[in-house]
Amino acid sequence: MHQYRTHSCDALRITDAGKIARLSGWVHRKRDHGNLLFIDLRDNFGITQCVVDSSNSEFQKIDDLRLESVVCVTGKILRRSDETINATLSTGEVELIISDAEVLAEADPLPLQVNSDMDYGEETRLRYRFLDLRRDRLHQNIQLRSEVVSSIRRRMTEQGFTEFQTPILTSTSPEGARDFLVPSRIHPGNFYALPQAPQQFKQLIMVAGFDRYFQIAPCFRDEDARADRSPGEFYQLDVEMSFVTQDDVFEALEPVLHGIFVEFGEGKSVTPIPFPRIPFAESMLKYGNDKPDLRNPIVMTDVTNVWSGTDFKIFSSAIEKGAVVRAIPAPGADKMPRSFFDKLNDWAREEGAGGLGYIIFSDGEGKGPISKFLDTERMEQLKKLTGIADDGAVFFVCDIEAEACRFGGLARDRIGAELNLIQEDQFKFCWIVDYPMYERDERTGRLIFSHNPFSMPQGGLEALESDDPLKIKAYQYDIVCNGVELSSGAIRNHLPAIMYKAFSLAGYNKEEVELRFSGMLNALKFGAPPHGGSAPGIDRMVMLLAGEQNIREVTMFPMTQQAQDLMMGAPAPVDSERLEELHIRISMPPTKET
RNA sequence: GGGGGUGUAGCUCAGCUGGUUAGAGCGCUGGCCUGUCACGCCAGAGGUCGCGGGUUCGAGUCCCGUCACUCCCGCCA
Repeated sequence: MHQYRTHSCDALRITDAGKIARLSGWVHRKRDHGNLLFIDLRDNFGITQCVVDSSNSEFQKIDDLRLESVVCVTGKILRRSDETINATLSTGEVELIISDAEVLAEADPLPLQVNSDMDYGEETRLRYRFLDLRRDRLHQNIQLRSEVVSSIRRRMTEQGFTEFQTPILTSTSPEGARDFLVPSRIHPGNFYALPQAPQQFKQLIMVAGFDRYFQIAPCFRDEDARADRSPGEFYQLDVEMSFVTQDDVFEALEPVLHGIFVEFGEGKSVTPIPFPRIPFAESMLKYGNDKPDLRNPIVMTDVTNVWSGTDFKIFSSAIEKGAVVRAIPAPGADKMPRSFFDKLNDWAREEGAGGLGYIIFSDGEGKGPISKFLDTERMEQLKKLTGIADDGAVFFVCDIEAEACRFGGLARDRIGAELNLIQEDQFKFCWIVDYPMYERDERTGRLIFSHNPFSMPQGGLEALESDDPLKIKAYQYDIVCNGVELSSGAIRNHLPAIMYKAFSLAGYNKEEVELRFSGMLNALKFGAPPHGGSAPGIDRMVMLLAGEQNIREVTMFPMTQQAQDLMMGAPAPVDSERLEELHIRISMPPTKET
C-alpha cells in the first residue's frame, strides 16, 4: 500500500465499499460526539468523511488534532446507511472507518478559517495567502486560471503559433509606463529594466522569420494599482504574426477568445465570430468611451441640433460656445418614480456635471422640466434620433465634446444598471478600430502618440507627409469584453522611413530615434516582414470568467495596493555589502516634520 | 501626489447623544455527548479599542496628526 494514499479525497464511491483505503489530507472539519468522531478530510480534489470511535486506540490522537492539521488515515470503506447519506458530497454515499492514523503535520490555531466562505480582511488574507488559497473560492479560481492558460496554449499551437520566451532582464524603454530597474554589478551605474511587455522582442522574432509567435508573457510596470490592475506584474497572451493585415489578426484571435469563453464561460452566451468592429470615433459617440459594455443596450446619440437655438439657454448658449448635447435613451424609465430622476441628478452633481436634464415620454407625449423648450417638430426629431417614442425617458448631457463623451458614458453605465438593462448572462466582445495616431497633449500643446509609436499609420508615409496629423488613424485596435479592455494591438510600422517621419511629427529627430530604438530600427533595415499582433490580458480574462471584480482573486500571490508582498516581506532592505557590490548608495527621502 | 471608506479579542463584527467592569458569533482551552455533516450542550481563557497627541471631571465614541488595508483620481498602450 502506498505510504500516503491509495485514493484522493474525491475518489471513493459506493462501488468501493468493503475495500481498505488510505487517504491523506487536511482536517477540514471535526464533529466530536464524545465517543464518536467524524473528520471531514480534504485534499485538492474533494472531501471524504472519516469516522473513528473511542474503542479505537487511534481515537485520542485524532480527537486532539486541530483543524488544518495534515493526517494520513487507513481503514475500511463502508456504505453509509440511507439516512446518513450526504447528497452534497460526491463521496457522500461512503465513509472511511479509521483503523490507523498518522499525523503528518500539526497546525497551530488558524488566523483565518479555511472551512468558511466568510469574508476576511485583505491584510490577513495576503499575509496567510497559503491558507486563503486552501479555501474553495480562491482554490477554484487559481485552478481555472491554470486550465485557461493550458487551453490557450493548445488553441494557439493548433493554429500554427509557436511559443518562445523572451528576456526578463532587458533595456529601459522610453515610452509608456515607469520601468522596474535592476542595477548591474558588472557595469557600474547602469541598469537593466524589466520588460513592460515583450513588444520589441516579438517584432524582432518576426524579423527573424518565425512567422507566428505567442507567449504567456510576464509584463512589469511600476505604476499604481487598481482593482483590475496588479501593481508590478501581470500576464499577457502576447501574439505577433507576419505578412498579415488587421483582419488576419482578428481572424486568428477571435476563435481563440471565443473558444476560451465558450469553454469556461459556464453557459453564458458569447458574441459569435466575427466580433463587431467599432471605429474609435463611433464608440466615443455611442458609448462615451473606447471600452463599451455592450451588455448595456443603451446607445447615445448626438442631439445638438435639437437643442441649438432653443429658449433653454443653459444648452443653447453652451452650444454657441462649442458644446454638444448627447442623448441617453432610457427605455422603461417612464415607469420610475420621481426619486429615480432626482437621485440621478444628485449623482450627476457629485460627478461634477451641472446636472442631468431629462424628458419623460409616456403615451407619446414628452413631459418634464425642460420638455416645454422643444416644439413639436424638435420633439419629433428627438424621438427619431433616440428611438424613444412612446414609453421611456431621454437624458441629456451638454458639455464640450470630450467631457460630454466621458460623462455621458458614466451616465449610460449608471442608467443601464439602475434600470436593470445589463444582460448579465453574456460575454459581449467587440474590436475598437481606427484609433487616432496622434493626439494633442493638453498641458504642453505638443503632438504625442495616442498609443503605440510603432503602429503603422493608415495611409503610410503619404498620410504623414500631407494630412493633418490629428486626423491620421493608425492600424491600432483594442479588444473589449463586457466593458473591460482586454488588450491592444496593432499592425506595426516595419519601414524605417515611415518610423523616422512618424517620430519627427511627435518631436523626435532622427538621432534621438536611432539612440532610443537602435535595436529595433537596425533590425528593420535588414528586411522586416509586414507584421502585427495583439496581447490580451490573461488576468482580466480569468477575472471575467471567474466573475470576480478584483484581480487579486485570480492571482496566486498578489501584492498589496502599496506593492508589498506581506507574506514574503518584499520589498526589503539589503545588506550594505550587497549595495556596494552593485555600486548603489541609498539616498532616503527627507522624513516629514510634524 | 490627491480624495473617500475601514481599523475594537486569533478572525468576522456590535458598541446609541462622551458616562458603571467594552460585548456577540466563530476559533482556542477544559468538561459532557456513539450517526453527525456549519453536530449539540456547559464552563473558561483571551482586549495598549491601529499608533501619537489634544479637548473633557470622564474618550472606543469628539478634534488634530500619523500608520496599515482598500476604492477612486493622477499614472498605466
